[in-house]
Amino acid sequence: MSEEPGVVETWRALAQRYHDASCALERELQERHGLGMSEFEVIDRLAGAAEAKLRMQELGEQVHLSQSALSRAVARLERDGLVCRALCEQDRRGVFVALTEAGRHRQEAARPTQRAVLSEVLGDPDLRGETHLDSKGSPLGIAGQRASVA
Amino acid sequence: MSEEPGVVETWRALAQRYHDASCALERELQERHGLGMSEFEVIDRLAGAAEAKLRMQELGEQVHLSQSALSRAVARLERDGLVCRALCEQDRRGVFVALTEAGRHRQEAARPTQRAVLSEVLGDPDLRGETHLDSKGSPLGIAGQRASVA
DNA sequence: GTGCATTAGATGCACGCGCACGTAGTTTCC
DNA sequence: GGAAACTACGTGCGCGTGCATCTAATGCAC
Repeated sequence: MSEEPGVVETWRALAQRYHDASCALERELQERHGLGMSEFEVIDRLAGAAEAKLRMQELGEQVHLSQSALSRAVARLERDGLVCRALCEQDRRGVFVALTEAGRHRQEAARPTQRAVLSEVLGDPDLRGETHLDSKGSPLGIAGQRASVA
Repeated sequence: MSEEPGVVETWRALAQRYHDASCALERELQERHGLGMSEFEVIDRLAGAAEAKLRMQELGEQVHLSQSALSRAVARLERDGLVCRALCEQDRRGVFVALTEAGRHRQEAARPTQRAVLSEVLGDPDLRGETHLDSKGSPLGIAGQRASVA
Protein backbone atom coordinates (compact mmCIF):
# COMPACT_ATOMS: atom_id res chain seq x y z
CA MET A 1 0.00 0.00 0.00
CA SER A 2 1.66 3.16 -1.12
CA GLU A 3 1.11 5.98 1.27
CA GLU A 4 2.53 8.88 -0.70
CA PRO A 5 1.73 8.37 -4.34
CA GLY A 6 3.26 11.59 -5.48
CA VAL A 7 0.37 13.97 -5.90
CA VAL A 8 0.26 14.86 -2.25
CA GLU A 9 3.99 15.38 -2.15
CA THR A 10 3.80 17.58 -5.21
CA TRP A 11 0.98 19.53 -3.65
CA ARG A 12 2.77 20.06 -0.39
CA ALA A 13 5.91 21.23 -2.11
CA LEU A 14 3.86 23.55 -4.26
CA ALA A 15 2.02 24.99 -1.27
CA GLN A 16 5.25 25.42 0.66
CA ARG A 17 6.89 27.21 -2.20
CA TYR A 18 3.91 29.41 -2.80
CA HIS A 19 3.59 30.38 0.83
CA ASP A 20 7.23 31.18 1.21
CA ALA A 21 7.09 33.41 -1.81
CA SER A 22 3.77 35.09 -1.10
CA CYS A 23 4.57 35.78 2.53
CA ALA A 24 7.91 37.32 1.69
CA LEU A 25 6.39 39.28 -1.15
CA GLU A 26 3.51 40.51 0.93
CA ARG A 27 5.76 41.59 3.74
CA GLU A 28 8.35 43.38 1.65
CA LEU A 29 5.87 45.12 -0.61
CA GLN A 30 3.87 46.26 2.35
CA GLU A 31 6.82 47.43 4.37
CA ARG A 32 8.70 49.18 1.60
CA HIS A 33 5.94 50.45 -0.64
CA GLY A 34 2.71 50.26 1.30
CA LEU A 35 1.27 47.78 -1.15
CA GLY A 36 -0.40 44.46 -0.69
CA MET A 37 0.32 41.63 -3.07
CA SER A 38 -3.02 41.98 -4.78
CA GLU A 39 -2.65 45.71 -5.13
CA PHE A 40 0.77 45.36 -6.67
CA GLU A 41 -0.48 42.67 -8.97
CA VAL A 42 -3.17 45.01 -10.22
CA ILE A 43 -0.98 48.00 -10.90
CA ASP A 44 1.66 45.72 -12.38
CA ARG A 45 -0.82 44.32 -14.85
CA LEU A 46 -2.05 47.79 -15.61
CA ALA A 47 1.49 48.97 -16.25
CA GLY A 48 1.91 46.15 -18.70
CA ALA A 49 -1.27 46.97 -20.57
CA ALA A 50 -1.70 49.27 -23.53
CA GLU A 51 -2.26 52.85 -22.36
CA ALA A 52 -1.97 51.54 -18.82
CA LYS A 53 -5.70 50.96 -18.66
CA LEU A 54 -7.88 47.87 -18.57
CA ARG A 55 -11.43 46.99 -17.93
CA MET A 56 -12.28 45.32 -14.66
CA GLN A 57 -13.19 42.20 -16.50
CA GLU A 58 -9.87 41.95 -18.33
CA LEU A 59 -8.09 42.66 -15.10
CA GLY A 60 -10.04 39.88 -13.49
CA GLU A 61 -8.84 37.44 -16.10
CA GLN A 62 -5.22 38.24 -15.39
CA VAL A 63 -5.25 38.37 -11.63
CA HIS A 64 -6.38 35.35 -9.74
CA LEU A 65 -8.77 37.31 -7.56
CA SER A 66 -12.49 36.86 -7.30
CA GLN A 67 -14.57 39.59 -8.83
CA SER A 68 -15.42 41.07 -5.45
CA ALA A 69 -11.85 40.98 -4.23
CA LEU A 70 -10.74 42.76 -7.37
CA SER A 71 -13.41 45.38 -6.88
CA ARG A 72 -12.19 46.08 -3.38
CA ALA A 73 -8.55 46.07 -4.39
CA VAL A 74 -9.23 48.63 -7.08
CA ALA A 75 -11.26 50.66 -4.59
CA ARG A 76 -8.29 50.72 -2.25
CA LEU A 77 -5.94 51.72 -5.03
CA GLU A 78 -8.31 54.46 -6.08
CA ARG A 79 -8.58 55.68 -2.52
CA ASP A 80 -4.80 55.94 -2.45
CA GLY A 81 -4.74 57.73 -5.76
CA LEU A 82 -2.80 55.07 -7.63
CA VAL A 83 -5.51 54.28 -10.15
CA CYS A 84 -8.69 55.96 -11.30
CA ARG A 85 -11.89 54.57 -12.67
CA ALA A 86 -13.56 55.79 -15.80
CA LEU A 87 -16.79 54.80 -17.41
CA CYS A 88 -16.66 52.84 -20.60
CA GLU A 89 -18.65 54.70 -23.22
CA GLN A 90 -19.18 51.72 -25.47
CA ASP A 91 -20.64 49.59 -22.71
CA ARG A 92 -21.75 51.70 -19.83
CA ARG A 93 -21.80 48.74 -17.53
CA GLY A 94 -18.07 48.47 -17.90
CA VAL A 95 -15.46 50.36 -15.92
CA PHE A 96 -12.00 51.25 -17.05
CA VAL A 97 -9.24 51.23 -14.52
CA ALA A 98 -6.31 53.43 -15.41
CA LEU A 99 -2.95 53.89 -13.77
CA THR A 100 -2.31 57.41 -12.51
CA GLU A 101 1.06 59.09 -12.47
CA ALA A 102 1.45 58.18 -8.84
CA GLY A 103 0.42 54.65 -9.65
CA ARG A 104 2.99 54.24 -12.37
CA HIS A 105 5.63 55.71 -10.16
CA ARG A 106 4.75 53.34 -7.35
CA GLN A 107 4.78 50.37 -9.65
CA GLU A 108 8.17 51.27 -11.03
CA ALA A 109 9.47 51.66 -7.52
CA ALA A 110 8.04 48.37 -6.36
CA ARG A 111 8.95 46.18 -9.28
CA PRO A 112 12.61 45.80 -8.36
CA THR A 113 11.52 44.74 -4.91
CA GLN A 114 9.24 42.14 -6.37
CA ARG A 115 11.95 40.80 -8.63
CA ALA A 116 14.45 40.70 -5.82
CA VAL A 117 12.13 38.91 -3.45
CA LEU A 118 11.09 36.41 -6.06
CA SER A 119 14.57 35.59 -7.19
CA GLU A 120 15.57 35.24 -3.59
CA VAL A 121 12.74 32.92 -2.70
CA LEU A 122 12.27 31.07 -5.94
CA GLY A 123 15.97 30.74 -6.28
CA ASP A 124 16.57 32.22 -9.67
CA PRO A 125 20.31 32.85 -9.94
CA ASP A 126 19.90 35.20 -12.88
CA LEU A 127 18.97 38.26 -10.88
CA ARG A 128 20.85 37.49 -7.73
CA GLY A 129 22.49 40.67 -6.61
CA GLU A 130 21.52 42.64 -9.67
CA THR A 131 18.35 44.24 -8.44
CA HIS A 132 19.17 43.55 -4.87
CA LEU A 133 17.24 44.72 -1.87
CA ASP A 134 19.33 47.59 -0.68
CA SER A 135 18.04 50.51 1.40
CA LYS A 136 16.44 48.93 4.41
CA GLY A 137 19.38 46.63 4.57
CA SER A 138 17.33 43.63 5.45
CA PRO A 139 18.46 40.55 3.58
CA LEU A 140 14.88 39.37 3.71
CA GLY A 141 15.78 36.82 6.27
CA ILE A 142 15.00 34.10 3.85
CA ALA A 143 18.43 33.49 2.48
CA GLY A 144 19.54 29.94 2.35
CA GLN A 145 16.08 28.50 2.00
CA ARG A 146 16.13 27.90 -1.71
CA ALA A 147 13.63 25.05 -1.46
CA SER A 148 15.73 23.35 -4.04
CA VAL A 149 13.61 21.43 -6.47
CA ALA A 150 16.35 19.18 -7.70
CA MET B 1 12.38 44.52 -26.08
CA SER B 2 10.18 43.01 -23.48
CA GLU B 3 12.22 42.26 -20.42
CA GLU B 4 10.71 39.24 -18.71
CA PRO B 5 13.67 37.64 -17.03
CA GLY B 6 11.88 34.56 -15.90
CA VAL B 7 11.30 34.99 -12.21
CA VAL B 8 8.03 36.79 -12.67
CA GLU B 9 6.84 34.22 -15.16
CA THR B 10 7.78 31.45 -12.80
CA TRP B 11 6.00 33.20 -9.98
CA ARG B 12 2.84 33.74 -11.95
CA ALA B 13 2.73 30.15 -13.07
CA LEU B 14 3.30 29.02 -9.52
CA ALA B 15 0.56 31.27 -8.17
CA GLN B 16 -1.82 30.18 -10.88
CA ARG B 17 -1.17 26.56 -10.19
CA TYR B 18 -1.51 26.98 -6.47
CA HIS B 19 -4.74 28.89 -6.69
CA ASP B 20 -6.32 26.43 -9.07
CA ALA B 21 -5.44 23.61 -6.75
CA SER B 22 -6.33 25.28 -3.48
CA CYS B 23 -9.64 26.62 -4.74
CA ALA B 24 -10.69 23.26 -6.11
CA LEU B 25 -9.52 21.52 -2.98
CA GLU B 26 -11.24 23.98 -0.70
CA ARG B 27 -14.51 23.71 -2.58
CA GLU B 28 -14.60 19.95 -2.87
CA LEU B 29 -13.53 19.29 0.70
CA GLN B 30 -16.06 21.77 2.00
CA GLU B 31 -18.91 20.55 -0.13
CA ARG B 32 -18.35 16.85 0.30
CA HIS B 33 -16.95 16.59 3.80
CA GLY B 34 -17.60 19.88 5.54
CA LEU B 35 -13.91 20.55 5.90
CA GLY B 36 -11.78 23.52 5.05
CA MET B 37 -8.35 23.04 3.57
CA SER B 38 -6.61 23.94 6.78
CA GLU B 39 -8.81 21.63 8.80
CA PHE B 40 -8.14 18.74 6.49
CA GLU B 41 -4.46 19.48 6.51
CA VAL B 42 -4.46 19.27 10.28
CA ILE B 43 -6.32 16.00 10.60
CA ASP B 44 -4.33 14.59 7.70
CA ARG B 45 -1.08 15.35 9.48
CA LEU B 46 -2.48 13.93 12.67
CA ALA B 47 -3.50 10.77 10.90
CA GLY B 48 0.04 10.43 9.65
CA ALA B 49 1.56 10.86 13.08
CA ALA B 50 2.37 8.21 15.62
CA GLU B 51 -0.65 7.50 17.82
CA ALA B 52 -2.51 10.09 15.77
CA LYS B 53 -1.48 12.81 18.17
CA LEU B 54 0.88 15.75 17.97
CA ARG B 55 1.71 18.82 19.93
CA MET B 56 0.52 22.13 18.62
CA GLN B 57 4.07 23.14 18.01
CA GLU B 58 4.89 20.09 15.91
CA LEU B 59 1.67 20.57 14.02
CA GLY B 60 2.66 24.14 13.37
CA GLU B 61 5.90 23.03 11.82
CA GLN B 62 4.12 20.80 9.36
CA VAL B 63 1.26 23.03 8.37
CA HIS B 64 2.02 26.38 6.87
CA LEU B 65 -0.36 28.20 9.18
CA SER B 66 0.50 30.89 11.66
CA GLN B 67 0.34 29.87 15.27
CA SER B 68 -2.93 31.70 15.80
CA ALA B 69 -4.53 30.27 12.69
CA LEU B 70 -3.57 26.80 13.81
CA SER B 71 -5.02 27.46 17.23
CA ARG B 72 -8.34 28.43 15.69
CA ALA B 73 -8.34 25.57 13.23
CA VAL B 74 -7.84 23.11 16.05
CA ALA B 75 -10.56 24.88 18.02
CA ARG B 76 -12.98 24.38 15.15
CA LEU B 77 -12.01 20.76 14.79
CA GLU B 78 -12.49 20.26 18.48
CA ARG B 79 -15.86 21.95 18.37
CA ASP B 80 -16.87 19.51 15.65
CA GLY B 81 -15.56 16.59 17.65
CA LEU B 82 -12.88 15.59 15.17
CA VAL B 83 -9.95 16.14 17.49
CA CYS B 84 -9.51 16.61 21.19
CA ARG B 85 -6.93 18.47 23.19
CA ALA B 86 -5.04 17.05 26.10
CA LEU B 87 -2.55 18.60 28.41
CA CYS B 88 1.04 17.57 28.11
CA GLU B 89 2.22 16.33 31.47
CA GLN B 90 5.92 16.75 30.77
CA ASP B 91 5.53 20.36 29.78
CA ARG B 92 2.27 21.76 30.98
CA ARG B 93 2.47 24.65 28.61
CA GLY B 94 2.16 22.22 25.76
CA VAL B 95 -1.07 20.87 24.34
CA PHE B 96 -1.52 17.58 22.61
CA VAL B 97 -3.98 17.37 19.79
CA ALA B 98 -5.33 13.91 19.13
CA LEU B 99 -7.55 12.58 16.39
CA THR B 100 -10.84 11.19 17.62
CA GLU B 101 -12.66 8.27 16.07
CA ALA B 102 -14.86 10.66 14.18
CA GLY B 103 -11.80 12.56 13.12
CA ARG B 104 -10.06 9.53 11.74
CA HIS B 105 -13.18 8.48 9.96
CA ARG B 106 -13.57 11.89 8.40
CA GLN B 107 -9.98 11.96 7.31
CA GLU B 108 -10.24 8.56 5.70
CA ALA B 109 -13.36 9.66 3.92
CA ALA B 110 -11.83 12.89 2.71
CA ARG B 111 -8.45 11.66 1.61
CA PRO B 112 -9.66 10.11 -1.64
CA THR B 113 -11.31 13.38 -2.48
CA GLN B 114 -8.09 15.22 -1.86
CA ARG B 115 -6.13 12.83 -4.02
CA ALA B 116 -8.67 12.99 -6.78
CA VAL B 117 -8.79 16.76 -6.81
CA LEU B 118 -5.05 17.07 -6.71
CA SER B 119 -4.41 14.60 -9.49
CA GLU B 120 -7.07 16.31 -11.51
CA VAL B 121 -5.68 19.78 -11.01
CA LEU B 122 -1.98 19.05 -10.81
CA GLY B 123 -2.27 16.72 -13.71
CA ASP B 124 -0.80 13.59 -12.27
CA PRO B 125 -1.69 10.80 -14.67
CA ASP B 126 -1.09 8.14 -12.07
CA LEU B 127 -4.40 8.47 -10.30
CA ARG B 128 -6.46 9.71 -13.21
CA GLY B 129 -9.76 7.92 -13.24
CA GLU B 130 -8.98 5.75 -10.28
CA THR B 131 -10.43 7.82 -7.52
CA HIS B 132 -12.20 10.16 -9.84
CA LEU B 133 -14.55 12.97 -8.99
CA ASP B 134 -17.88 11.68 -10.19
CA SER B 135 -19.17 14.10 -12.80
CA LYS B 136 -16.35 16.53 -13.06
CA GLY B 137 -14.71 15.86 -16.37
CA SER B 138 -13.33 19.37 -16.59
CA PRO B 139 -9.63 19.47 -17.35
CA LEU B 140 -9.55 22.75 -15.43
CA GLY B 141 -7.47 24.19 -18.17
CA ILE B 142 -4.13 24.32 -16.50
CA ALA B 143 -2.30 21.51 -18.16
CA GLY B 144 1.21 21.91 -19.38
CA GLN B 145 2.54 24.70 -17.21
CA ARG B 146 5.02 22.81 -15.04
CA ALA B 147 7.29 25.83 -14.50
CA SER B 148 10.27 23.57 -14.94
CA VAL B 149 13.15 24.68 -12.82
CA ALA B 150 15.66 22.34 -14.33
C1' DG C 1 -42.02 49.78 -27.18
C1' DT C 2 -42.46 46.21 -23.16
C1' DG C 3 -40.69 42.21 -20.70
C1' DC C 4 -37.19 38.80 -19.63
C1' DA C 5 -32.56 36.80 -19.52
C1' DT C 6 -27.76 38.09 -19.29
C1' DT C 7 -23.65 40.65 -18.05
C1' DA C 8 -20.50 44.22 -15.43
C1' DG C 9 -19.57 45.72 -11.40
C1' DA C 10 -20.58 47.02 -6.32
C1' DT C 11 -21.81 45.62 -1.63
C1' DG C 12 -23.64 43.14 2.90
C1' DC C 13 -22.14 39.40 5.29
C1' DA C 14 -19.58 35.75 7.54
C1' DC C 15 -15.21 33.79 8.00
C1' DG C 16 -10.34 32.64 8.20
C1' DC C 17 -6.04 34.88 8.55
C1' DG C 18 -1.88 37.38 10.63
C1' DC C 19 -0.32 40.59 14.14
C1' DA C 20 0.10 42.06 18.60
C1' DC C 21 -0.73 40.98 23.03
C1' DG C 22 -2.16 38.30 27.26
C1' DT C 23 -1.54 34.27 30.22
C1' DA C 24 0.15 30.42 32.08
C1' DG C 25 4.34 27.35 32.70
C1' DT C 26 9.41 26.76 32.33
C1' DT C 27 14.31 27.80 32.44
C1' DT C 28 18.22 30.82 33.72
C1' DC C 29 20.90 33.32 36.60
C1' DC C 30 21.93 35.61 40.78
C1' DG D 1 14.57 30.73 46.65
C1' DG D 2 13.14 34.58 43.76
C1' DA D 3 13.02 37.71 39.77
C1' DA D 4 13.64 37.95 34.89
C1' DA D 5 13.72 35.97 30.38
C1' DC D 6 11.77 32.73 27.52
C1' DT D 7 8.37 29.42 25.62
C1' DA D 8 3.68 27.41 24.32
C1' DC D 9 -0.62 28.50 23.52
C1' DG D 10 -4.96 31.34 23.46
C1' DT D 11 -7.44 35.79 22.07
C1' DG D 12 -8.96 40.68 20.65
C1' DC D 13 -8.68 43.12 16.64
C1' DG D 14 -8.50 44.73 11.92
C1' DC D 15 -8.42 43.24 7.27
C1' DG D 16 -8.85 40.89 2.90
C1' DT D 17 -11.47 37.25 0.82
C1' DG D 18 -15.36 34.53 -1.30
C1' DC D 19 -20.30 33.92 -1.64
C1' DA D 20 -24.63 35.55 -2.36
C1' DT D 21 -27.12 39.30 -3.70
C1' DC D 22 -28.22 43.87 -5.56
C1' DT D 23 -28.25 47.51 -9.17
C1' DA D 24 -27.64 49.21 -13.66
C1' DA D 25 -26.99 48.50 -18.48
C1' DT D 26 -27.30 45.56 -22.56
C1' DG D 27 -29.31 42.12 -25.79
C1' DC D 28 -33.12 39.50 -27.44
C1' DA D 29 -37.62 38.23 -28.28
C1' DC D 30 -42.25 39.46 -29.42
